[in-house]
Amino acid sequence: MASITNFFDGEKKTMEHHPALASLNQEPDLLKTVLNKEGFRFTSQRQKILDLFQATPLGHHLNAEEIHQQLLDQGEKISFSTIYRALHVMVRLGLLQELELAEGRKYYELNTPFMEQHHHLVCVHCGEVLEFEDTKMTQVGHGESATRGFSLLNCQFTVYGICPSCQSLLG
Amino acid sequence: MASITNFFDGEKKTMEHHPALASLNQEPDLLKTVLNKEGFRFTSQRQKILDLFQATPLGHHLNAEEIHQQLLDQGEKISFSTIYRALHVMVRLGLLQELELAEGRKYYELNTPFMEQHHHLVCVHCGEVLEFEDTKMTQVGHGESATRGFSLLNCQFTVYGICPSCQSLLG
DNA sequence: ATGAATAGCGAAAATGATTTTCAATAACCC
DNA sequence: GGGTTATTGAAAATCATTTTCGCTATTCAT
Ligand SMILES: [Mn+2]
Ligand SMILES: [Mn+2]
Ligand SMILES: [Zn+2]
Ligand SMILES: [Zn+2]
Repeated sequence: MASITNFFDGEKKTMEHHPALASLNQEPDLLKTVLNKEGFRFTSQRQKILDLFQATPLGHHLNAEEIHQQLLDQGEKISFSTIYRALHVMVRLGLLQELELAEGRKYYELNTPFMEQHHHLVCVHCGEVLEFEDTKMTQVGHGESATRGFSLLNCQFTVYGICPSCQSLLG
Repeated sequence: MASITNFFDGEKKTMEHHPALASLNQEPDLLKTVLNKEGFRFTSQRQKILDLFQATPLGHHLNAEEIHQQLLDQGEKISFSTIYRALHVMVRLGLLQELELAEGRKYYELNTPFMEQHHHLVCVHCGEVLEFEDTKMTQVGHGESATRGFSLLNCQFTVYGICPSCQSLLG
């Protein structure tokens, strides 16, 4: 079965804080280390995609299309197949989070430490996305999965509504 | 922009308890009333789809494919375009909830009164879905959308993990 | 370093859920 | 009943994502 959170269920990183994340900025070839540890190879394409996420403002979420376009804009040509493959690998390694915000496409952002997990408020009209934190969410997620004996991978709380400016537009 | 929760943002029912839901079973042609009130027409196809949801055990979620198959099984031929159109209309009327449980397809279930809103725990390996209730979720959803001036349509809390039996299978 | 083994790349084709098109039909309203 | 038009089914179109395949680049042992 395909999955929202990974493509190789058996060995997915759990919802812990990935030790790589803290130092991804400092260590220049940490990506190589993380990849090789799991048998993946380091490539310039993967580095460029990760760099792009690190250059993306907090609270912004990227999809494959945007990644492709932004890399084009900075003169890097890369194929969609490579982008999709890199995204899967980086989700699998716990470097990225995959999000189902709305409409038929997936969005990605740098993964954040477990206790700083955040959630999303989406305007279904204009697509604006606001982030918020609430530890009650993660507590409930932990509690429920523990109760049922599930090993927790990820919780997503998504609130859909209409933002103030769209409300006035729509009367 | 397309939307998880509806296809015609401006007039979507809000997250209140839809008055139709309580009595959908009793009133035989309540569906007609609800449809006509919004300018839609009553059709036997829409009735059959709603009937199917009412005959579906609680906690089970249907996608377009399953709806098509189940209707075929009971001798009803219906096209996918009609199924998709009916699902959109019924979400729009607040009769159904649209869910993003996992993998690239949408699931539907009868909409439930606001305060009985439930959430989902999904095994990413076998696809099993468990439901749970927690009023903290809806409170946080209300609170966040109020704070930001959003009009709330819907909240979904989805917890992804691996169920006990898949854990033992996977070692 | 060098070379063998193979993971990863790009381009193009394939997939698969959903949407759209369009002519025929059936609901609605007078 | 009859005109208007929303809805239907079948087929074609969309569109994000995945797969295929021949070629290249990374890894790792020599
Ligand atoms: Mn985010
Ligand atoms: Mn449910
Ligand atoms: Zn908006
Ligand atoms: Zn399972």
